[in-house]
Amino acid sequence: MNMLSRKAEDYLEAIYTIVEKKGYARIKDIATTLHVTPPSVTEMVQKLAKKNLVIYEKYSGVNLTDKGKDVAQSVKYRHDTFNTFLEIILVPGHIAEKDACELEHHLNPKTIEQFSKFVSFVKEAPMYPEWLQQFKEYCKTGSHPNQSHE
Amino acid sequence: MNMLSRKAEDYLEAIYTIVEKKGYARIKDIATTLHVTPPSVTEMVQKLAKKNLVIYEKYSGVNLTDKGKDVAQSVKYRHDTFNTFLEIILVPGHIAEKDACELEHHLNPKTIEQFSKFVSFVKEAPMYPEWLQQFKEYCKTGSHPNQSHE
DNA sequence: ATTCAATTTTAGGCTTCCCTAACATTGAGG
DNA sequence: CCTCAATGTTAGGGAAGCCTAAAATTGAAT
Repeated sequence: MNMLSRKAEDYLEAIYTIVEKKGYARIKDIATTLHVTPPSVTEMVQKLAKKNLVIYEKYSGVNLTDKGKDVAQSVKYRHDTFNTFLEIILVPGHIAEKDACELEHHLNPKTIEQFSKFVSFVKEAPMYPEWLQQFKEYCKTGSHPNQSHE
Repeated sequence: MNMLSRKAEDYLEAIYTIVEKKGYARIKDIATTLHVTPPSVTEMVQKLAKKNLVIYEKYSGVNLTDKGKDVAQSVKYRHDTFNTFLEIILVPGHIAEKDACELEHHLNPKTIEQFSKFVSFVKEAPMYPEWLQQFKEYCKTGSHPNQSHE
């Protein structure tokens, strides 16, 4: 019932990603992914298990419940949205990846929706948007290129 | 020398804003602004004083040092950038204001720079960008308007 | 000058998340 | 089957940031 903490979401997302990739998640995998020590993972996983977000048995792997998977997927969706968005505004890939993690927490759903719409707007555009090309120019030169706009 | 925590930045920004408005900041003002209790403020202010970010004397007001003001201004700059940005992508004002607070922490300087450039790109455009009008349409209708783009 | 209400500080405690050190379990190779 | 290295867990503790309750200070009104 309680609001999930930002960190709890991070753990769920990490577990989801790891399970997708190799079929199961070990404590060590999670620790490596999140750059924390194994005891920290054990502790959080036990908390998540109490909330029915993961299935956990001592000394064996960790898996998401359906409920946990739902949360993880929605976190991941936000993450991907922000990652794509940051690349659209020309943030270098390795920075975008890290900062998407920062962006994916605690924003109002309406805000996330608008980011998401913006991303779709750009990606679904019938052709590569001219204004985006102009933005690139603007980033380089610091001023608007010749607006042969009409 | 240490990295300032996100919360420390919030306090500095709040103090800055309050001092701008009424010339001095009382513990109670800060508490009200940040929705915490006075003891929490006292505690943080004492920490900030140790780091030479604020000038603090018991039972009297709080003020920023030059160093503290520098930090506060840069936090505020980021805040304003994000606030404007969110309004550009059509997040309602009251939500934008809150979420700008979320966005202003721990993003890579390069990311912030790109947000900032994007905001400038839009605001300095010689006329109201057509694509932005199209984005509005897209938000309403869910599909790209007639691309009479040429 | 005194009192009293508002403000501030101190004391003590809680939660979250992290750590290290020590102990327990597992499972693969011999 | 046994051993030992890898992995996982428990125990104990720490930093940050918040809280409530109680004590201290301030200053305005009498």
